[in-house]
Amino acid sequence: MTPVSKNIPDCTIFLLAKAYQKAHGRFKAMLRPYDLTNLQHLVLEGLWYREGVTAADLGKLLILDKATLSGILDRMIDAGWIRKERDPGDKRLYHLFTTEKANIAKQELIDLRVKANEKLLSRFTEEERTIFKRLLRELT
Amino acid sequence: MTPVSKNIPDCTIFLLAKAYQKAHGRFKAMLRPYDLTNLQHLVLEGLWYREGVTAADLGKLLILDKATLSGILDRMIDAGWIRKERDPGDKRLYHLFTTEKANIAKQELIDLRVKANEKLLSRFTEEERTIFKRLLRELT
DNA sequence: CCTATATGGTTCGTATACGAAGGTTTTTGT
DNA sequence: ACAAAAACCTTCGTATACGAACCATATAGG
Repeated sequence: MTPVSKNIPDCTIFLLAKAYQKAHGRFKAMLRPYDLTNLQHLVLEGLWYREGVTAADLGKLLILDKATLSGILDRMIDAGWIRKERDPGDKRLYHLFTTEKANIAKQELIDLRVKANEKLLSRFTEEERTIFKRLLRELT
Repeated sequence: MTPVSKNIPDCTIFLLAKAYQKAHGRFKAMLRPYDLTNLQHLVLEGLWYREGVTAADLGKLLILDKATLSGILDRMIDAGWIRKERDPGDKRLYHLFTTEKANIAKQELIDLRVKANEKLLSRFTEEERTIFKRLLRELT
């Protein structure tokens, strides 16, 4: 990948965008064999962490716009990764669950994410990793 | 904005995505009065830095897919921010230039980017800023 | 010269993003 | 109890992203 030019004015937003772009692209390539997009993978991890969560709560957990999430969930239902269940008490909301198809691939998909993170940080020292993650957290 | 949950597995890719999402969203809001998107602003800065660059070279400079850039340039031409000129020698390529409309707002738009960066890093110490930018550069 | 290949750019298809508007259902304030 | 407000979700419109296919033009190798 083209390195960020040193001639470009010192713009952290740009660096952040490009670092994200690269990390995203790499993980995307790793996910291709599974027919999952990055966001779809994230949704699965969210559901494994909180099975039965509502769409609104999942959006809060993953910091995703509800409009964005709506389309992602539709495609994941079509592809057989997840299913929706209407709440018996409050008819406004849906609960989300992973399917058997997703659960079979669970450990593999989690390992893949771990591996992608390791590769991303592979050139950092242990101390740099800690600092980097702390600073990223402070930005959110 | 919702803070990144501490309960989510330690995923740097996710943190990076959310930090980017937040920085992007904030700058987007700052640009709204100018009817410019983040990418359109970036293209203007690229052209001020390299007036007359070709679309392909601009894509390399800004690390943007040519397919993505194509649509952005079209919309910017329609909005009167930039113009295209066919290369007299090589008829495959176009050279890009900013318009008077863009140049009038130039200093204001650059200041806006500087301000957005300052705000983004406002909670970091000088040392943290340096480290953060260095680490981001190493990822690209 | 002339064809195989490479390069520049557009178009298409699919998937984010997200503001805004709309429909349904629930909660709130009086 | 009831109108107003809030919460949940979908839909729409616009703007990225980017792989892939495509067209036009250039360049290279024989």
